[in-house]
Amino acid sequence: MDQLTNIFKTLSDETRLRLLLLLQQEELCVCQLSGILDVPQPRVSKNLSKLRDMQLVADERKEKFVFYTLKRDNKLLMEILEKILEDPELYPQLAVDRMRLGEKEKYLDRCGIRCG
Amino acid sequence: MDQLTNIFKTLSDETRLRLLLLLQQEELCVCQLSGILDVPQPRVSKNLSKLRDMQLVADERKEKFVFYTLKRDNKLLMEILEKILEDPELYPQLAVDRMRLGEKEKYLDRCGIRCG
DNA sequence: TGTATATATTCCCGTATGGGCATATGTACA
DNA sequence: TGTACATATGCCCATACGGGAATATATACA
Repeated sequence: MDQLTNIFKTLSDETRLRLLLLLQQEELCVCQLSGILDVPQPRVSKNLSKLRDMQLVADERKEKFVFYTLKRDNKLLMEILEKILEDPELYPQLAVDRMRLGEKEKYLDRCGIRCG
Repeated sequence: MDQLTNIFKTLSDETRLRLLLLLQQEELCVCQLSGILDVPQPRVSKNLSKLRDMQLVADERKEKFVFYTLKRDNKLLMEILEKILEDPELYPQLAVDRMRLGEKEKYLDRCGIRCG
C-alpha cells in the first residue's frame, strides 16, 4: 500500500512530475533539466535525489555532467507517465517543457546563469 | 498542471485511495465505508468531503444514510484505479478491503461501535 | 418532544514537505 | 595549485496536511 501512496506522493509535486516526464522522453543532465524547466539548480538536484531514493531514476556521471535516466521497471508509473504524455495539449506547461527539450544542447554549460 | 498534481495528492493518502478503490466497485454509505476500512467515522467523512470538493465523488442522502458514488468522468483517475485493481494480490490491504466489501450489509446500523 | 443513530464539522496538534539561500564537494583545465 | 563550472547538501522557515477528540447537525422513531 505504501508502495502505491509513495508513488502518488512523488507525482504530486509539480517539479518532480515535470522531471519524470522529461526523463521519460530522454536522458538529461541536471544542467539541462534546470534550464528546460527554468527551475533553480538546487531544487532540481534535491528532487532528483528524492527520485533516486525512490528508485525511480538512475544517475551516471559523464565528466562534468551527471546524467539522469528514468528506471522503467515500475509498470504503474510508466503507464501513468505515458497516459499523461498522450494528451499534451491538456497541460500547457508540458507543451512548453517539450518544446524546450528540443533545445536541450542550449542548456549545457550554462548552469552558472541559474546557479547565482 | 495543478489538475494533475492535485489528483496525485489526493491518491497519495492511504485512506482516500482505499475509499476511491471501494467506490470504484460500488456505491456505499459512510457507515459501510467506515466499517469496511476499519477507520473512524470522522476520518472517513473528512476524506469523503475532500473527495467531493475535488469533484471525484457525489453524495446522495437516502433516509438515515448518505451514499457516495464515484464520478467516472476523470479518465486518468479511472485508468489508475482500474490498473491498481488489476493486480489485487500486489496489495494485501486491498484484498482485505475487497473481502470485507462482500459483507457490506454487516456494517449498516453499526456506526455507533466505531463512532465512540 | 426525547432518544438513538448517522454524518459533518470544529479545534488543536504533531509532523512532513518544499523551497530559498548559502555552502560544500567534485571535475576539468590552465 | 588556482579558477571556473557542475552538482549536492545543510540550514532554516513557512506552510500544508492528516488525525484524534469532542461536538454539532440531521434523520427516524417511539
